[in-house]
Amino acid sequence: MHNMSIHNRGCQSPRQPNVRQRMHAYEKIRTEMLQRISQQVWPAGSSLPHEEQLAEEFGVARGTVRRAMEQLVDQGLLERKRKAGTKVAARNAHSSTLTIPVVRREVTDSGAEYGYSLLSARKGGRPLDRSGYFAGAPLLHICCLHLSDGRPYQLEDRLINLAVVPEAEVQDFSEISPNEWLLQKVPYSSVCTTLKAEAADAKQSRHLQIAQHSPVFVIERQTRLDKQQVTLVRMSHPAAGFSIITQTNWIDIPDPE
Amino acid sequence: MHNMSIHNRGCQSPRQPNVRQRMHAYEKIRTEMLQRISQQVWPAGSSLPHEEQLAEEFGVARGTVRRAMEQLVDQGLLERKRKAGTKVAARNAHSSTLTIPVVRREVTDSGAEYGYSLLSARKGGRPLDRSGYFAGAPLLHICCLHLSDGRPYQLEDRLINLAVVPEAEVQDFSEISPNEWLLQKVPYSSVCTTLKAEAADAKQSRHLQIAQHSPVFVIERQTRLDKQQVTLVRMSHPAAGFSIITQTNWIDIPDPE
DNA sequence: AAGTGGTCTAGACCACCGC
DNA sequence: CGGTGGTCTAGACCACTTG
Repeated sequence: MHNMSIHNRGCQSPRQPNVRQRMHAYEKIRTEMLQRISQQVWPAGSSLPHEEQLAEEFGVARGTVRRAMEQLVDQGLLERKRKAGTKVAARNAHSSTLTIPVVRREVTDSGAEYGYSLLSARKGGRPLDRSGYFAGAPLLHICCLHLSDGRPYQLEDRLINLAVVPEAEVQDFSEISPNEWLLQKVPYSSVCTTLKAEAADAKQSRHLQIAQHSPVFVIERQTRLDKQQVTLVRMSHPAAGFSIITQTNWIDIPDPE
Repeated sequence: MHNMSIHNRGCQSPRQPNVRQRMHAYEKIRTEMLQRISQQVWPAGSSLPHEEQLAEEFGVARGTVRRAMEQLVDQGLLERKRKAGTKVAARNAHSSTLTIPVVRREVTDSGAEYGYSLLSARKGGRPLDRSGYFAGAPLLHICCLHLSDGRPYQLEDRLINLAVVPEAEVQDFSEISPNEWLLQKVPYSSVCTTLKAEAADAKQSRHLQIAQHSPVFVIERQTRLDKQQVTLVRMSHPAAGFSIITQTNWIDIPDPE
């Protein structure tokens, strides 16, 4: 019922066919409210009854109707203010949850065979194309390639802050990718992700085996712990055959009886 | 390169500088637990104390500690099972919330002046490059261009199902874009968004004023209401100067005193 | 079977903010 | 000021699932 990426991250309601799952009160209420919004019984901008009124209507405690409403607020469908009450929000954006899994999983989940190859690892790299990020910290610069069924899938170009992650210096990245190693080993408190399209430069075209200037899909990610940069990575995919898909279902699909 | 959509998650409290905001019990507890996870007091894979134990430790009711934990579960940092207890999740993905606002807002929020121009609107278009979607429903096919400070910003290529949205047939789209009109007028129950990079075709290069085959960032979106397709849209941006940014802050930044 | 998380209640009190 | 949503409690009962 929540937003999910297609790749993994199972929706928490795995439905058994022919099994009517018990629906909790707050789920029933949330679904009912969702329907009233969709069918414009409560049109955009209109006010809803108070919590107490709804609690009485649905025959539950106030806390239960609150729980249903909270989720709708999180989805951006309702707006609440203390004295003003609850209104149906005017939509001015599409929101969904983006999930970018470990590359290996991404590949294997698609049914392909995963391959990995370390291209280079050396100390003392400079921040890729920006400056000031790592404030003179000792850096490890790693380049590696992820393969799907033997074909280049993703080029990973990464800087690791050895002041924060000293273990990285002695870690052997010829078998495990820094992508996977870091995600599991190193904690972080803040992540900034950038998605963009670019024309392939020489390095990208060579390793991804595509024509120069052909489009690549780039995911850049900065990871911080407290106020220190942990790592900065650029992941480039050949545009052909790569996309990110997110799906959002506001309303649960009822089982065909 | 100013265009972007930003969204953060996990730190929904806008802080006033120099104003120590009252922190609720569940916020304090959530922050404390976040710190223990970040600092590996509770390392990945380890088990946490039971709810009752934590409630006692923090001096609150069980429901309050539950509320804090629920948010951490939503963020994918904790995993809970009934008899097994609560464990720190092994991270195998980066999640964040992606927000794609109405184009006009996206442009004006970046400080630029918004412009709009309708290119074509005609009945009876066919599904863009796929088939079977609209099942023979009457369609309206609209092309339009969004401008930022007079420069082409986004090409919008859209099909609208007139069986679901009959008002669209008589709506004048020369002043308001279908993007904006639909989002505010028409309810939907399910959205599927695809992000990808492509090489510009003739139409894209002409309207976006970029060289053919140069990279474009494409956002495709299918919107359904119940089981009917409402609209299918392809939004193409010149890759240079367009990106999508998401930021996730697990831990609130404490105010400098 | 027992222990854990999950739901729900009934009520108290608080804090914000529109009237 | 008063009404609304927001927080918190203490406790009951349920349902899952693992040891």
